[in-house]
Amino acid sequence: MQTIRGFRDILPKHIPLWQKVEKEVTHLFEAFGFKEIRIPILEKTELFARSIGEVTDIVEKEMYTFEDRKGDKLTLRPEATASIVRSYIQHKMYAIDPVRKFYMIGPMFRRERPQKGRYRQFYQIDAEILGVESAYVDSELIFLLNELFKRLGLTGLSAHINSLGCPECRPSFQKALLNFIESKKDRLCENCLRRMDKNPLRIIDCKIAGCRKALADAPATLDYLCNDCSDHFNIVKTTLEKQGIDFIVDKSLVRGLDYYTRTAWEIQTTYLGAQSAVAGGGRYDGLVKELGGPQTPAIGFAIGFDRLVEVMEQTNKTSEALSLDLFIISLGDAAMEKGYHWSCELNQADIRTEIDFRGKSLKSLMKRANKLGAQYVLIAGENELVENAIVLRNMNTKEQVSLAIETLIPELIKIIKK
RNA sequence: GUGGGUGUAGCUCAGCUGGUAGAGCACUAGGUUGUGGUCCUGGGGGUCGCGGGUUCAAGCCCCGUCACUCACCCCA
Repeated sequence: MQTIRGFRDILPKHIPLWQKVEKEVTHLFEAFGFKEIRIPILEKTELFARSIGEVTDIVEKEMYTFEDRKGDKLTLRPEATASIVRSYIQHKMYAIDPVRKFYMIGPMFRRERPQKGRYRQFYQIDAEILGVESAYVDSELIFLLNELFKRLGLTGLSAHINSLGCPECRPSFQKALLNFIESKKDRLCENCLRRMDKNPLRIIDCKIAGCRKALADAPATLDYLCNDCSDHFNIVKTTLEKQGIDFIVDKSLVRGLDYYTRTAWEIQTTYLGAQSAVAGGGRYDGLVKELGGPQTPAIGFAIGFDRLVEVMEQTNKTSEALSLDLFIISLGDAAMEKGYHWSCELNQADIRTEIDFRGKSLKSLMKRANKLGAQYVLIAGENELVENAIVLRNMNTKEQVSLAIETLIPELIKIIKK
């Protein structure tokens, strides 16, 4: 038996980094005014089809979709935004407070071919701001990402930003793009030709050398922005500049989900080969209305948790040294029973204590204490019990002292907590 | 979904032109009767991913399959 393809166990030795990230995220995001929201893993297929877009790769070929016993079409969530927006509308949150900031951490599912930094069950850290149209929240989110990565000690990251325009300016852009592509038709790959009527925006994101060359001076969304979009983008840029955040304006950055408008960005790393995006986000001013809510501007991003951890594992090599406050060695049945109670009491007092019940020799238990990184070792054998003098050994200094049973626990607490 | 690479002990790998498996690390037990991290000695562990085929004989050859991996693709 083994895990299914693209799914994996995250073993205890990797957990410290995951927890470190989770801690930093909750701390920082709360400071920025975000509230945690928890949403279902399963939703109606329709939700994702309508929000992400019928003709996107995610919806067309990557979702885990099935019918339940009653024949309802359900899908394992491939991303979080759609569900958060659904929740926002369902609970009429806009009526309570027009501005809402949410974050969540959890697994997403996409049936793609597994690769480094790409799993079929992967985790995302997601943040959304609903109800604010101002460009300041665009830069605020990028600033937030930058701050988080800084705190986590990440280096070698670059922020790529672009503006995708809005329903006002997109038609003229699409027209110009199609005209241009038409003229280069003979130099494009089959994929791009297929994209022409499905999702022409994606063509400028093609990685094939021939296409890139042919499209080197293709029209960019940036050149066709309406005044509002242009102003919006300028504020984002100048704000980031004033904050000293480096970014690259990337005209070819296109998001794979149809709901995006205006600002879009990606944080890329060089550590993960082809899976270079550790975080991505963008504005989606039309989605809330599209899903049945009132017209509500919104913006959000998602961080690839798995990728983030992988980059951290390569970047900061600091391995968390495992440690234990006290290891109890009990020799003989009587001592074992005593040791059991001591161990529980010390654990209650928040002292990391372990005891070995396997009845091993003193030598092998000393080895184990050493392996577990024990600061102190308590040695209790027949002699110690009879003489009422339990031995406490400091593993670093090798000093040993004797302690009386009656005052053992408070004494230990005093010594260890020092 | 497409293409390339890999799959031998828990881990990293070796195994020559086919003759039924090895190292280091890890684990474990000892090194005189109850004291660790170094050192020495011994020990346990492998249906050689799985299933077929060729052969007197396959870890080594062939086919299939599964998994991992890299790239395409896509995205976080």
